[in-house]
Amino acid sequence: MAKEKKVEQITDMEVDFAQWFTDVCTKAELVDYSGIKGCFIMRPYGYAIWENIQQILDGMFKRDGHENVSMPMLIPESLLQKEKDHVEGFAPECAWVTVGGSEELPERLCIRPTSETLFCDHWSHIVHSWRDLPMLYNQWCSVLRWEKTTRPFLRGREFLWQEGHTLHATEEEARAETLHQLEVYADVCENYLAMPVIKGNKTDKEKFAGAENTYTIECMMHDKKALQSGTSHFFGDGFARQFDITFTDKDNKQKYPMQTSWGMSTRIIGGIIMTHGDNNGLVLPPRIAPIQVVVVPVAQHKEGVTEKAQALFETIKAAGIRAKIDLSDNSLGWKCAQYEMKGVPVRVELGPKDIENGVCMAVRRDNGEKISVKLEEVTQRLPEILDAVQQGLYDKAKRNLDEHTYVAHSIEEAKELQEKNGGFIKTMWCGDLQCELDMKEKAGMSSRCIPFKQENLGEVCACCGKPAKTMIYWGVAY
RNA sequence: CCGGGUGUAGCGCAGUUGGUAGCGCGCGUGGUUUGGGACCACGAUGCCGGGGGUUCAAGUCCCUCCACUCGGACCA
Repeated sequence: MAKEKKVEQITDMEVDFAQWFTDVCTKAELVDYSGIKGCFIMRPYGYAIWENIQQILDGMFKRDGHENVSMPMLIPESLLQKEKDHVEGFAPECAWVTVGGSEELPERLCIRPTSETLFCDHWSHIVHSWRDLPMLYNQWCSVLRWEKTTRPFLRGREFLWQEGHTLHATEEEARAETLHQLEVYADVCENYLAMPVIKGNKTDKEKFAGAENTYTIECMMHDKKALQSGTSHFFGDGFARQFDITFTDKDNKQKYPMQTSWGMSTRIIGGIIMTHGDNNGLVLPPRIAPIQVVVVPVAQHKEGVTEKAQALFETIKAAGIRAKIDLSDNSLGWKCAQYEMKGVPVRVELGPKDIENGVCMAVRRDNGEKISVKLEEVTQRLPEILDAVQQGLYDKAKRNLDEHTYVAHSIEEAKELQEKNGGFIKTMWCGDLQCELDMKEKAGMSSRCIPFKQENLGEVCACCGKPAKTMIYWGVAY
């Protein structure tokens, strides 16, 4: 039967990827627009995804000894200006509060675009001794950056995130923390969000404002563009010096502590959508899906169907699976389409024939496979099927990443590969800013990262021909 | 910020040389249905994005904001 889609139609991703993305965001009821540009409403279904990610990350942070705190939303201008590189990086996108009630403020207040300066100011008051270190803080909050172009999840003016901020007695410890948090992000991406990552260093050009080193995990989206999915920064003692944070070390000497910060935002939800989604809508990895299994009764008006479906739902729920049952009087077809749109990993159908045979039908969202499951085995089989979906999504994304990563030995070759295939281009690089600018200018790509996992692709820089220092990934970024 | 497109009912849209608002879907009620986006009947729904102007008269023409969207540039 020809599937005539009448309602909630979404644009095919091959036709217009950007429009497909926007359609999925709104039709799957993840977000709605507010009246303010770049300020999005996260609807319950979208927010539930964030809550699941939040819970996973928060557990890991706490496991590793971090504590949650809450900083003010407003930053006095004088505080923001203490670190030169930092203020230069963020000034263009700051929003300011200048009036309180009817009074003009003596000093304008920045609505936080990030909170390094607030943490530093606080620490300068409370850190005195090596015994006070390390400070392992994190906060869950929203920040504001006055972006020019905005899109749901990918680029909002206000967005939710977590920002971890830590202070250490030694550089070694701070560097270890920075790298460890990057591993935490990679772990969450790969093992919970089914998104394979490339871990590495940002170049000086792409570094966070005020950082000595910035580490990143880069993911590849369905359209072969790159999404920076989490970052971790090592600051050295730069901020500490500007904010006069000192401690007396074991050797009775005054020292500046070493600092890190790291963040992951709701942008990652955009990444999930663009990594796993298809032309029927959202596809969610089971581990973060608000609804893992939806039970839809078939011919529910028939004697006993609703009761049996309800009992099945209770059984599934009792097994610890996030489940939902749809007893509305919408048609079966409508329900199927609806939960596919919303990316529910597994749909369980139960109709009169199934009841007769003592089975139900489990349908995988990722590949459409229909699996007949004996009713007495659902609590054992459904978790297996959910795991299979999780793995299937990861494998598919990994294949996309691997199959669209290329090697080039010149800018021309890199440009050709990018134009023809998209994706990541690996080259050797001399480390000069000018070569980075040339690649951007001539091939339209920015450096994504200098991967930890290095390969020797040759002896010379693909851009200038001078001796190469490292292998680097290039790509078109979100 | 620059360039293109758009804004009329919850959603998708029509609305002629200016003449006072329409269609489909959805929504509500009742009924018939149900193994992939069902059907019948009745019903409700409009600051025509905001403000200003031209005109006897503006959804329609002009100015100006705002928002959405697609490209650039910039940034997570």
